[in-house]
Amino acid sequence: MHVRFGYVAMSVNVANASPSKTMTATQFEKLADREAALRKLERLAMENLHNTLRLLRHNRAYDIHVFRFSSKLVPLATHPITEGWDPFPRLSESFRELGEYALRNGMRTSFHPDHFTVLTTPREEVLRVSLLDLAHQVRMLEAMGLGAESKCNIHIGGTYGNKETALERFRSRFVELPDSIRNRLTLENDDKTYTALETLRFAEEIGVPMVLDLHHHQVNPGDGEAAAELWPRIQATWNGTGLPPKIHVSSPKNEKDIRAHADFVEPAPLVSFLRSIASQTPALDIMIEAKQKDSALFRLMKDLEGMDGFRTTDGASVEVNG
DNA sequence: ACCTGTCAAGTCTGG
DNA sequence: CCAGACTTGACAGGT
Repeated sequence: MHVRFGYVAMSVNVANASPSKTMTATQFEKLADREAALRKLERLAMENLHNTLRLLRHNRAYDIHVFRFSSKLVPLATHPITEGWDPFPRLSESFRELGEYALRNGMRTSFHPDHFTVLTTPREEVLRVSLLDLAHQVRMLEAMGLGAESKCNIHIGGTYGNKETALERFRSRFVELPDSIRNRLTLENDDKTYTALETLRFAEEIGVPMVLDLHHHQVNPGDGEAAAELWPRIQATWNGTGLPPKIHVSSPKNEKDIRAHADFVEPAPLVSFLRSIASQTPALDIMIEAKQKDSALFRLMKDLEGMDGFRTTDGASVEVNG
């Protein structure tokens, strides 16, 4: 099994390379000249895109082929305060350059809209802005020239006292989505509400790939099905996408705060999971969600080096014996 | 240079 | 019906 590792949005090793620089709505409002304020937002966005390109160059240098873009590349993009603003014309060259670099170097990229994006919500206004946000993220991927292999990964959402009616709302909204958005979605089990099994069943039903988060499964295991038991079905949700399945990996911050992410990744649980699925899984991509970002990735690679059945193939991937 | 409170956004719980 | 917790990087405004 060939396993590639990646990390989320920003590096702790590349200095001054934030991809999420922003301006508060209050500051935006204070500027008397709205056009000048919008130009300032565009300059911030351009910096974010430039810094993201620097991160991709860093990734290439360290053989990292899996990466999640910051969801805040364009500040205040869908905020009501910027209503009527279209940032894309002035950013098209920066977006294009970024996507071209990712494509040329065989990088798997994605977005993960924040937890404000909820398709189960009973509130019309929340749904409206959720769809707006999804559309914005898809438009960024399109501006980068990236195809449907670049996904937008979301959680199912809340329950509002009744999981079945919540899922019903998700279903009816899902089928109404434009193809351009629907084809990009993946579903991830969360740490409180929808377990891995529930997410899997729903992903199978509506026909989207599922991203398994091992840490979420650990803190929200449902009836305790082992991740490895669910794996064949989870893997099957990726059939026909042309992509290896993807999982998220992180470790609890401490015993008291088990949901929060630790600085680094504890290798043991991951190693045992990988060993148990290696024989049935040709390829896998792993997103590391740790506070120390790419440093956590580098440390994990060191930890895996020389482990029984593991062979490091480059700076950010390993071969695991089945 | 460094510190602290605040920030667009949702949901859930408890009062 | 409302306040607070959850969570997070970065701003804003202060020393």
